[in-house]
Order: sequence, then C-alpha cells, then structure tokens
Amino acid sequence: MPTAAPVPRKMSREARREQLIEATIEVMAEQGFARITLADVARKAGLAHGLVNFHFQTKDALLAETLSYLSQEYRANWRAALDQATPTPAARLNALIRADFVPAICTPARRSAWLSFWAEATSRPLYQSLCGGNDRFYIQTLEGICADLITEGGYNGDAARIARVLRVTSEGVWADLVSTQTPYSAAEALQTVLDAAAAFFPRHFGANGLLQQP
Amino acid sequence: MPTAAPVPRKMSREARREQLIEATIEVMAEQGFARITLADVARKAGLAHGLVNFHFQTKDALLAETLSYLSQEYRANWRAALDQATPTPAARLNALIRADFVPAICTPARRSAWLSFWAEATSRPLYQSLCGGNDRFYIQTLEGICADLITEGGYNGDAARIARVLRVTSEGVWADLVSTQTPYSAAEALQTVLDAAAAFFPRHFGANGLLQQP
Amino acid sequence: MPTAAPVPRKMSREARREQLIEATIEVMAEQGFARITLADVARKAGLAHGLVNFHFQTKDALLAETLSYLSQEYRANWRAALDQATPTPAARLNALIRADFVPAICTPARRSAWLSFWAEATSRPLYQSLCGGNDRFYIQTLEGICADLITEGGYNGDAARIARVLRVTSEGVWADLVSTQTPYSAAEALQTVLDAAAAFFPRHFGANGLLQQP
Amino acid sequence: MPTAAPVPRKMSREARREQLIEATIEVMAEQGFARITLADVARKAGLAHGLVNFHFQTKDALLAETLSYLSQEYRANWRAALDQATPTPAARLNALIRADFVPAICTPARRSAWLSFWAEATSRPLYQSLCGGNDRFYIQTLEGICADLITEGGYNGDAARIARVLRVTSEGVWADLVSTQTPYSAAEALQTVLDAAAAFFPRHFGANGLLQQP
DNA sequence: GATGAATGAGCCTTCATTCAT
DNA sequence: GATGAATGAAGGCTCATTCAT
Repeated sequence: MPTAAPVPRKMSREARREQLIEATIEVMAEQGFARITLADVARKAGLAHGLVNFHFQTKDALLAETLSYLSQEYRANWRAALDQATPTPAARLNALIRADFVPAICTPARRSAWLSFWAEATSRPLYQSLCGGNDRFYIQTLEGICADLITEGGYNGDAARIARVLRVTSEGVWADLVSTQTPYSAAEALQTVLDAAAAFFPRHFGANGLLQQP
Repeated sequence: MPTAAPVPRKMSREARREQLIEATIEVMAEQGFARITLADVARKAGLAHGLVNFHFQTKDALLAETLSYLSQEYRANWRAALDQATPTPAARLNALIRADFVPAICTPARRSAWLSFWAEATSRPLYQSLCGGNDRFYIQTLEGICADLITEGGYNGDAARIARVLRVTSEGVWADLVSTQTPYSAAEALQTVLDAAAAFFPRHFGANGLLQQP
Repeated sequence: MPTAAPVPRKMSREARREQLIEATIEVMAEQGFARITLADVARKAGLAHGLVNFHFQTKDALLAETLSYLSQEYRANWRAALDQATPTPAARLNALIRADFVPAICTPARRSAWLSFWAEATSRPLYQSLCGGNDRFYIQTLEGICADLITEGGYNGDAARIARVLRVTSEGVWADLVSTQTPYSAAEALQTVLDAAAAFFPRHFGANGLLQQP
Repeated sequence: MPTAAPVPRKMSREARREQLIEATIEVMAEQGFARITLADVARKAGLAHGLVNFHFQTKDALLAETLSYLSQEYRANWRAALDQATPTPAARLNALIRADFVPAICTPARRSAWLSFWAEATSRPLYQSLCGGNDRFYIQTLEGICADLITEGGYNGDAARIARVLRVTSEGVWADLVSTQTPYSAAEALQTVLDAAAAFFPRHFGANGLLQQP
C-alpha cells in the first residue's frame, strides 16, 4: 500500500542541503527574515524539522550557508555572463548589467532574500563579507570596465562613482521589484539601469541599450 | 535626598514615546531587526521593562510606530528642503538630493533602521506603504521635477526612469554607508548622486553639483 | 472570588531562589540527576517554568547553585556543631560525627541529592570543588582532631587515614540510607560511625558513643 | 584492496555487546551519567550509530546491561579471591578487601561508572538490586567473616556494623579516587581499609596488613 | 549484520505580555 | 505612572529510535 511520496532515504548530502537552502529562501521571502522558523523551513521542504539541525547544526549556520549559497550563485552568474560576452568594454558592461536580470537569479524569492540579508548584514559582520556590496572583485571588475569605457569614449567622469551608480541602481530596482506595490516589471527595471548607462556613456548605450559600434 | 538623575515620573506621554522610539532605532541598528527585544529597548532607554507595553501595547505596534516616525521625519525633511529652495527645477532637485544627507537624517542608526524596514516590508504590507520607495508623493514630486528639467533643458529621456535612478542611487549609497566595510564617506555618497544628476542633466549639474544658471 | 493560592508577586529574590532550589533537591531525589527537568522543578515549586530561567538563567546554573547551597548548608552545620561542643578533642569529634545526622541535614532528599552530585562531580570540575570530599577545611579539621586524640590517648595510627575512614564511613552509611532497600535506620547509621570511632579511640569512645572523661 | 582496520562484519554477538558496554563505561566516566548519548557510545566503540539499538534495543537496556556486567564482574572477582585465599577468617577478610583494588577492577573509568550507578540507583529500583551495597550475598559473606573473627579473636563488637564500616570504607576511598583533586593513590586507599580492619581486629591485622598467625 | 539519514517527542530557553505592588 | 517578577506560548536544539539501503 503505497503512502504519499515517502521521503527518499539517503539522498545525497549535498542535494538535501540544497533542498533545505531553497526552502529557506522561500520562507524568508514569505515571512521575512525575522519570522523564519525551522519548522516552516522543514515544512516547506516536506521534511522533518530535526533534519535541519542534522544537516546544518544551528539555525544561524543554515542562514549563513543560505547567504553563502546565494552569493556563490550570484558570482557564478555574472562571471559566466562576462566570459560569454564580446570582449569590448561596452559589451562587457552590457553583459554585467543584464546578468542581474536573468530569470534564474532574479526571482521574487531571491530578490527578497537578498534584501533581507543586506539589511541584516548591518549588525552581522559575517554577512557583510558575503553581501554583494562588499564583493570586492565585482566592484573592481565593474570599475575597470567603466574606466575602459571612459578612455575609449573620451568621457569625463569618475569611474568609481559611475560604477557605484550603476551597481546601486541595479540593486535598487531589484529591491523595488520586491514590493508587491511596485508598478513596474523586471524588463522596465533592466531598462532603467540601461538608461543610467546611456546617461554616462552616450556613445556606447542608447535608448535601446547597447549600441552597435561602427 | 536627591539621587542621580531619577527618571521623571511624569514625562509627557509624547516625550516618553519618542524616547522609546529612539531607543528602538538604536537597538535595531545594533542588533538587527530580527534580534530586537523589548528588554533591550527598555534598557537602552533607561526605563523599566514593562513600560514599553504600557505605551505601545504590543511590540508590533512599537515597530510600526517607529517606522511611521521615521517616515514622517523623512517626509518633513525633504518638504522643508523643497520649501526653502529657489523655485527652479534644478535648485529643487538639488535640494531634494541634498536633503537625504543632512546630519539629522543621515545617521548610522537611522540608515540601518531604514534598511531593516525596507527588507522587512517585503513580507509586511503595512510596512510597504510607509517605506520611502512607496511614498507616492515623493516619487511624483521627483518625477515632476525631472520632467520640468527635461523640458527646460531640452534633454532626451524618460522622467520616470531618471527619477527612479536618482531615488535608488540615493537609497543605495545610503545602504552602502551602513556597512562597516564601506570605504567612503557621506560626502562622497552625496557626490555620487550629484554625478548621476549631472549625467542626466549636464546643462544643470556639473562636477561640483548645481551649476549657476546664466 | 479568591482562587487557589495565587503565587504572591514580588516575593524577595532570595526567597524565590531558595524555593526553587528546594524543589530542585526534591526532584533530583525523586527522578535522579539525569532525569531532572525544569518543568518538574517548576511544578514542584508551584510556579511557572519560565521563572526558573528568570532566576537562574540556565539549568546548569540552577544545578550548580543547588550544590553550592547544599555545600554552604553542610559547612554551616558542622561548624555550628563544633562551636557549641566542649573544646576537648573527643567532644569535638563526637560533635562532628553527630552533625552529619541531624534531621535538618540528613533528610532522604538531601542524601539523595548529595549522592547525585558526588557522582556527577566525576566529570565536572566545577562540582568537585564544591563536594564534601573536597572540602579541604573539613578534612583538615577532622585530621587535626584525630591527631589531637592520638596524642592525648597515646594511640598508634595515622591521623589522616583515621580521619579518612571516619569521613567515608559517614558518607557511606549516608549513601546506604538513600536506598529504599536499606534495612537500617539513621540511628543505626550514626552508631556505626561511632563504633568506628571507638575502634580507633577506645579510651574516648565506647559502645554507647562518647565516654565521659575521668 | 584492504582498507585500514575494517570493522569485522560478523564479530560474535557477545563480543559486540561487550565492546559497546566497555565504550559505555568509558563515556559514562568522561561525560557523567546524565550526558551519555548513544552517539558518543558508538563513536567511542568505533561503530555506527544504529548498532547500539540493534544490539540493545533501547538506551535504558544498554545501561542496565552495563551495570549488570559490572556487577557480575565485581562478584566474580571477589569470589575468585575468596576461593584462592587460605581458609582462615583473617586471610579471607584480607582477600576480600584486597579484591576491591586489583587493577582489572579498580580502573578510573570503572570507579566512576560505579559511582554514577550508585547515585542513579536512588531513583531506580532496578539499579538498586544490582549495586554493591545491596549485594546480599556479599554482605552476608563479609558479616560471616567478621563474626568468625570476633569469635576467633575474642573481640567485642557488632559483626554487622564492623562489616558495614569495612564495606563503606572501601566504597568511600574508591569514590575518593574518582575525583581528580584527590591527593592519594590506590595503594594508600587500600592501606586505609586495612587500617580500619586493624582497628577492629588488632590481633589479626597490623600496620602492614594481615599479620602472620602464630 | 552494518550503516547513517530521517523522524519526532521532549526539553531548554527566550521573550512578549500581564499585573500586583 | 512606574516597576519588575511572573506567566506561558513559541521555537531552537538534542537525541533515542527507526528503517531503507
């Protein structure tokens, strides 16, 4: 007599952990960081709540590993996008901006979880080092691209500040999208960032994004 | 026999509430939203444990009123700045941008508290309506100014998107400043937003901010 | 409409703590050290279980303070007995031995609790320093009395070993009394220790205990 | 491809059980009765978690069997010592006393485990019947020997009380040895018991133990 | 037989809330 | 109004036990 979908024993350690982390992201989006409970995470994953401690020891560890997971995912995403881009500064910037809005990364749950971690990082040094704004390599890469564009296009402007505007604009529209009251789409959000790029680099970006170079 | 700074028995109702709200903001910045306890708030305020419930009934009410307090403070601040500005679009935009960085508003504790509320708003509709990104009047005002500038300066561009970039840039550098790892100052943060304004409105804003109009 | 014995608010801190410690001793005797729960302690004391943590922070702290309480009580008891004894070595030894069997100290619950702490001390250095066998002052006092008796009575024998036999005999019969299967009384237990004293110091102790000195 | 010391798949049932019991004794000594976990027992034995329940069904059964094992070991030890002794009362008492201090029995882990069981027996009738103080046959044997010595040596004294002093002294110095703070050796502990025997039976025991009978 | 992931009851702990003083 | 002890619901954590592999 088969019962309703018994939990498979001996799922690989990594797969179980990932399953629990995905459940954590969803619960965080639904309840907010402050109201996550391990019982909810386990319920969302369809597992017994003891399993969370079995795999992560403590709630704090689960949360830290969730952030770490998101962080690695984010980094892998933009690096892959850069690798596949035409190796011109403008194409690279275009790839970097668009990478933030690919469907795998830019889901409502992930946006919400990221925002929670950003906020909580304020009081947790451990989180700060994992959050995007503190990803040194990302910032350096973006600043390098901006510097190249300035040189190439003969623009005025401070590469660090331009990079900062582009980064926080992307973060900001992402945060806007979290709100249920926001009246604009992910596509509009992306276009907003591209408009900012066009403002700084009008010879490389136009109203429709990256311009084909002559 | 006077003792050292006794708690005044009958401080005005409003003053007590404000005292507790300020303590809440500080505790939120220190511990993070998820770890606020009423005991900590009371301790920070130098008051007895039970007083918080006496004045606010519930913890949720205290938090909601804290956000409301911040929201009103924020709104009053930018409205006052607008009222005192020269009534040209560029001067008004300049005033609006600078308002976010006046010392009374842009304290570390307030920045941190705001970020916490933004994040928590994801799962609490009550908070969403009070958060800056959803302040319809603020957005309408900013968009209006941008539209005026576009008209006046003969710029291309979408007023709503430009307004959005300027708003989230201001929010974003504010969030950056919360991190203990951020290597730049509030002055640099302000300059970053002004650079963004200059990118969109180069005939009104330059490297040193608002240009004197001919 | 009076309800059944409401818990008086604002009982003095010390009184509440003592009440909880006494409940702990009783529960330990009934359930054994390994099966104490704070819920049982609170129930025994007739209080809400949250109060235990309020007054003692952790279960470990409650147990440590319980041992400390017993230890101080035990020490105060034998010191008082010594102070009131005729200042001859034999009378002092007699007082010391009998002190272990006064009703206030030698209750079934206390005997049982002591035994539990002795056993648990094996793996907890904190407990060791509080347990009787490690009460340096007690041992020194007892050895001093034995040495005085040896001198006075012209006995052969090692004061440290004799003191040790008397001490562990007292502890041992105490432990015997804990067992529900033990077929002898506290009076018989006391007489057993006195017989041991008589074996070592036959000119001072006889079949009926302390001999009147000529 | 041989790996390092693989666990033999089919170790005999008895050998596995004994291996787990020995691990239990060690863990009990290290952690204390209250903090034994089956996971620690399995780890100490180098076996898988689930094996403990496989062999003993429940934790309580494991503990009861451990005590039973110690009890049988103890009994076999003193009976063997008695069997090998010269059949005089003094030699038999000497053998009985010394049996408690042979290295196979008097290990730190065993002393500690015994003490834990004594304490826990307070609240567990099952344990009481297995603990030394309630070993009727042991007590009867010891009392019989003491009675024989009294008759043989023309001593005054109550055989039951003398037997009790000797028994609890042996137990007591054993308990002393458990403490890491105890400043005396097993040899000194044994000598202490022999001194007690000499106090009661001075014509059979002297400062160096059993006297050679004329 | 052996393994170790999975389960869930039980317990410690925290903390919002109440309320006698 | 103010205080802080008392309450009890809620949740994190441990761990004995089960069982698919």
